[in-house]
Amino acid sequence: MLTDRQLLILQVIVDDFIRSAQPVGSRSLSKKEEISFSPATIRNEMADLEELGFIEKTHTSSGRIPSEKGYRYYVDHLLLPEQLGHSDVHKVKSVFAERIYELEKIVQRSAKILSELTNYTSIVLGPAVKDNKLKKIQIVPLNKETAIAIIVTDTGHVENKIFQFPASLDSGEMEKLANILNDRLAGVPLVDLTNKIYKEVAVLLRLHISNYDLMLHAIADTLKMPGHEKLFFGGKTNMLSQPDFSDINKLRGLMNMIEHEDSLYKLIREKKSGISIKIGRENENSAMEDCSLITATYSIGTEQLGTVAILGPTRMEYSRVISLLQLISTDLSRVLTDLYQNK
Amino acid sequence: MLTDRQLLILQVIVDDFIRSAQPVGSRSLSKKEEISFSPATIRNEMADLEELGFIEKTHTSSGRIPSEKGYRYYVDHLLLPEQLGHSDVHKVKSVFAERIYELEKIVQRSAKILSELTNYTSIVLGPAVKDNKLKKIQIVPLNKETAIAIIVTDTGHVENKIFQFPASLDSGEMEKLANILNDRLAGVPLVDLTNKIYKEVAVLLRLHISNYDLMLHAIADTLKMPGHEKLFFGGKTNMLSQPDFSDINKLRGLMNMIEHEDSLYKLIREKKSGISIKIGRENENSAMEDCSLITATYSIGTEQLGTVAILGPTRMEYSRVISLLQLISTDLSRVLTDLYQNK
DNA sequence: AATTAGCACTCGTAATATAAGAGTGCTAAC
DNA sequence: GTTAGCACTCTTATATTACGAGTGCTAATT
Repeated sequence: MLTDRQLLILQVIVDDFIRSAQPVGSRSLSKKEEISFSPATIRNEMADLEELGFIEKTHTSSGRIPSEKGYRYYVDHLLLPEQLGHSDVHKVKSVFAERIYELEKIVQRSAKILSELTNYTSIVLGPAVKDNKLKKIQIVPLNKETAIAIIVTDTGHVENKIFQFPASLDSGEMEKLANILNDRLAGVPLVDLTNKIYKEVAVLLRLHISNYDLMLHAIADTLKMPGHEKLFFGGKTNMLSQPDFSDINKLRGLMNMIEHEDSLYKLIREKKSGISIKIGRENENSAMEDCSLITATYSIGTEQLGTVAILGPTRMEYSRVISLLQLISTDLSRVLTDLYQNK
Repeated sequence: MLTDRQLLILQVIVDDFIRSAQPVGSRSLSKKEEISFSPATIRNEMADLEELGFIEKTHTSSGRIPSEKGYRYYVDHLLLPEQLGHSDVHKVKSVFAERIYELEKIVQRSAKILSELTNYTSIVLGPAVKDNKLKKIQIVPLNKETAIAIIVTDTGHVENKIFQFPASLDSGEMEKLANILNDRLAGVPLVDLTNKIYKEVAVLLRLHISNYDLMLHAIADTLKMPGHEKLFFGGKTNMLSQPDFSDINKLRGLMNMIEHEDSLYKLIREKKSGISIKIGRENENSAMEDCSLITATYSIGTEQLGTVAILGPTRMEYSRVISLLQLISTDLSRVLTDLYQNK
């Protein structure tokens, strides 16, 4: 178990390193207000902390920097929640002050403001639409063999897809088709659509529509869900300004990972509600060895919807980022709940 | 005027530098197949070429690199069109082989393949939708004060916007409204919608709809055009691997510009049809001092639609990039024309 | 027993010198 | 007009040195 003094020293080392990005030496530590003992004492304590794995040296006679374990301990036990400044709070609130009704736009804006306030990269996993319920299907013929199918969900999300149909189908039939679909599918969660189409709609189509099987597949294919929710980014290039990434190769790895969204998506989806912090290799992604990822979830009512995340160097301002994420995720949830809950 | 020998030397210098990114010396030049005179002769010619501003030294005794003027001359007079390899052509064709009907998806794919084939950054300015003609407006009520307006154009482009309306409006009126709009606005280019609404639709609304002025503005606002067409990117981070951008500050400037799309948009929009090449400072953008931008336009039928562009270092493979852009822009035009021309 | 002063030692960084090599410009010979 | 030859320049790499920040250990102090 760590002594109080060791905790204090660990805390100050982490704080200082987060601020300066420079290894922290015993002499500079001893000059801090909160520290009242000599460099020699500090050196002894630091030697112990190093032995325990909380801090490391960059070379034999350098100052110390926090290890991953050190950050982990700091985050778990030493973090004091940062009181956000007025101007920060104000900026966040301003995102939600304006009356915007597009869910996507709100989310996009949140990502932007987060990256601006932190100088890190922000990632927002868009609202899960698979549980949205179908409000309406519209079919608009473009020409005699092509039509566009538009589906609207109860949260106002719109998707569309162009499909081909047999020229033999006349406009009357097309209308009938739309009616059947709306009749049978309204209120069904998007994720269940395919199933329902084959089970219930197929029979009806057979009765009323010529070329029934061709259409059936066209429809089912058209209403298939997109692979996964969209990711929104803010400050994609902010990492270029972090001294931790002055090495262009590290940078390349990181930026590549950010651009090829799949692995990020894996890291971010399906978080339990609340704040989650992954430090360095805890992310199990070699490009993120020197990064930490902090995520928070947002929801409409009690239904968890998506995730807000900040990607920064392991040397990130944990306290501030956590406060900001907390603020924005609750605000986001509140606004979205207000907008879409009671319909 | 340049002598044939000077032209030859200039050409070989540019070619070699494009390949190697290293200043080219007289000795290595003299070893090339196409060159049959001694290093000393070459040095004399190079001194002349330098005096004329076509090449420069990086320091007193270095080999030469092309100047902007050199690149310009190379591009204008010395470029031999590259015969694309089978595999390149095949890859491009494969983008269009699959039957895709979403315009955006085709464009997106084109951007991706371009960046993969060049290792530069590709930018595609999406199809201009402002001249698309309105096919259909749909209004789907979400709850008693919110509805979503969906417009479909003749090319299958879909836009939607959520708007609020007075709770006093009943569903019958809403339907009437949709009918009026479709009746009056079908076939109207999107860009003229606002105008038409105030001039022609307003009168009708007054007759049939309660709360007519509130609705009028809601509608007009909803149908307002988005600021500008979307930009699609491929290989945003490819510049990280270009040796020309080993300097992290240059890189930062460039990446920032790419991320804040406005200035790029300015550089790309409203190109005359055909290929355009801007070298270095010709782009009039400080972040692009060491970049060249090559653009090509694509169209549906005779109507110019958008732009395909490659952003690379000034030391870019002009010949190859031009061939690729030509290939992809004509293919793109052909496919889009096939899809949307004869409706 | 805990703390601290003192000191030798390590290592990184920056400055300086040196050598090698690539390339040039010029002159004189071909 | 072309080219061989050569002195010169400048970059790059490597080694040398000096310096300073920081350490670990020991012995003295509290």
